[in-house]
Amino acid sequence: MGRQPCCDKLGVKRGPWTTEEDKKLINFILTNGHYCWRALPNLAGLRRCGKSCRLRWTNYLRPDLKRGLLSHDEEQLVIDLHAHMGNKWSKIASRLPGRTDNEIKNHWNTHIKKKLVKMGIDPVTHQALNQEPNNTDDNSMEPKSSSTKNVETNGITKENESSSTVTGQNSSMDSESHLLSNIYNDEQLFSYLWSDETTKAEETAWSDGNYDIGGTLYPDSNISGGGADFPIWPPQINKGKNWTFQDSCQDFGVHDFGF
DNA sequence: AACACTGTCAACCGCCCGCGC
DNA sequence: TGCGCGGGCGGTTGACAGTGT
Repeated sequence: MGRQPCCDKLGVKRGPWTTEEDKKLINFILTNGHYCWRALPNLAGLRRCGKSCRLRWTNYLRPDLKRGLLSHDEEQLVIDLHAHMGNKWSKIASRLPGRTDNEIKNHWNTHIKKKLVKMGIDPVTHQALNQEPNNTDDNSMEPKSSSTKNVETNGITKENESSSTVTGQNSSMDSESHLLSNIYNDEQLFSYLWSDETTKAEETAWSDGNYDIGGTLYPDSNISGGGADFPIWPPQINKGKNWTFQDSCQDFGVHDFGF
């Protein structure tokens, strides 16, 4: 009963990827793209299942990935989006260029969820928890009105410069208050997010057929956010573009693999 | 120094969905 | 229209790192 496994598990390697395997995968996709994940492992000489290859690529090897923790703004955006979408991680990820659904999901479960609970917010419903605030040290975390000063840029609520020096995993009350205030004041944000029209920011980013992520230009073909099908098929599509796989690799360390 | 506990995140699993036949 | 296949998604697991005792 049940569905057939996605691949013959016999002889299929599992567990952490080695540098050698990463090399092979990158090399293959660089040369051929990934028109068929199922066939890719054999063609690339990998003893992995296609799913595993896809996951490895989308969640770790893709050149357009941002590395490191989510920024403050990204975190806010995730919270806002989650309030409206629920656990639609891929959709949420599609709104955060360079972030994967897996990454966001992990961050939600390990950081944001706890933060919201601590603030007295149900991470599922995004409503204030019914229970009495049992924390005596931060009972100031009740949802504030829109007193928090936010600056909206391109429809996305951003914090004022005063907090721009926040570093690392901000556990400060200011940060949490800020998050909270944004949850309750995100109408403008969502008019932007749900707009079917291309925003000016996007227009700019996608102009000239390239997609600008962190100052790096990527071709617009097949980029679709978090679950982006980044590699190009056929590879020649890159002709004439000022982007190369190797260029992008340099931004996130794939050169470690020898590219 | 050694052990226990906790946190993080890469990777896997199984179901769902869309597409082609 | 129904079926099978492949890709995608969300939930979960487990290994490892970090921290506390």
